[in-house]
Amino acid sequence: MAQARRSRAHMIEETRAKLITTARSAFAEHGFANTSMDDFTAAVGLTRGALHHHFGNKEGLLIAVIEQIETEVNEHLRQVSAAAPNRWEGFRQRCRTYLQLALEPEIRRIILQDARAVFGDVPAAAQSLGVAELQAALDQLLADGVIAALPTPVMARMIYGAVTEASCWIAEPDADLNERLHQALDALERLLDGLRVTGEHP
Amino acid sequence: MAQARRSRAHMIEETRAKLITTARSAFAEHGFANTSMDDFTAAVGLTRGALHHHFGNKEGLLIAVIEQIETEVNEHLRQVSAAAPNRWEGFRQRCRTYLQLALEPEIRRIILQDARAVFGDVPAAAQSLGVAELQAALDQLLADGVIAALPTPVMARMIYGAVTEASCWIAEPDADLNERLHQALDALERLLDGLRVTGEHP
DNA sequence: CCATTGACATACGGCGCGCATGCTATTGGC
DNA sequence: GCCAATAGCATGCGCGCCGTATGTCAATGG
Repeated sequence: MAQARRSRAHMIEETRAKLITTARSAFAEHGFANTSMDDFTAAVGLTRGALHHHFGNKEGLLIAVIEQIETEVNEHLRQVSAAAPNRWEGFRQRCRTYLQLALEPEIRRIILQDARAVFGDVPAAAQSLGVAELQAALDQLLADGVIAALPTPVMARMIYGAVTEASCWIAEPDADLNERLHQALDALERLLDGLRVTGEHP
Repeated sequence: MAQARRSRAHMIEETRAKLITTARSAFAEHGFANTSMDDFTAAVGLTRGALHHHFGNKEGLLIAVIEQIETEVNEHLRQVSAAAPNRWEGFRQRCRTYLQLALEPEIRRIILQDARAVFGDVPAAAQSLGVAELQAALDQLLADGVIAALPTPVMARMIYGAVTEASCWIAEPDADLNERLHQALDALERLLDGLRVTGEHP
């Protein structure tokens, strides 16, 4: 039958991708714990057997979903950072973009809520890449003399915490999103600006 | 039989308290999801019937546990804050103490991990009290002219996020806790100090 | 002293997951 | 071009866990 479409490997990749993207929206909508693997796999036209084969178990699927999201987020952040005119602006825009990306329900629910629940420490399990790049940016700024001395590993984590928490605050039900977004960006500005060497506020 | 001990109401309070404290350690040790209510209630010498009667369901028990922890934490923070010589020091010590309290496995696991998983937004559901007091402290500092203008609601949440995230970082496995604690407190110092009005660093 | 309330146990039902097993089709060596 | 081998996926079993309806017994108060 002319191999259906392509080689077998392609079909498999398609299946995996379909499973991941479907899981991604299912997790985002109902949450990880409230998503039945029976129902979910049925929605893709498969059964739990396929799930078990490709990802081992439910957690394995979650990991795959997280990795996909992480990859996209980091790619986006890298672009934003690279497009900035200087390192400070790159760092600043990275933080601001992070905050806005975390407004996506998908990211808040899967990364900030469910992943944390299952693996305890999100940054250690998944978000490590984002935090690591944040730290790298801080290291650069430190070397450039833009910011005063500080332990960059913690500071990266603290900024990550501040930004994600702010996103959760913005997205609270019955809130004026735009108004809150502006306030959050303002507050972020104040936090980051406090890190720069004193007397240099161009 | 002289009414066993005291009035019936007392016995009931004892039962409730026993359930809560036992659940507290069980959740802290195995996590909320991994704690079987059959096993747990049996450990107290009861059955799930009692659990249902007093707390409705598993989530109700978690809420009770959270409330107890929150109360203790806030009381502790209030004392620390009140003991400080001035408002800035009170605020500063509150943040520092928060960071150290979050090192307690019980708090990290139940408040920062499980509660978030079940209720989504922790601060909105439980930690609101702590964040609210943080915001109140910021409002005071703002009125006193100690810190420059900023939207205190978000800033309180961001500080909360930074502090809790730092605690998770400190408590990562195979880490030098003391070393990391010092670095975290250093970074926190830098973050908070950046909020003060420029030029006033006594 | 009795009716009522409330604290708790018991029991039933359902769901959701892990895992072992079985089927089928594709693949690669000869 | 055929045949074992492998891999993708389905099916079925068993268990644990939770919600809830119902039952029981003791305490309370009028």
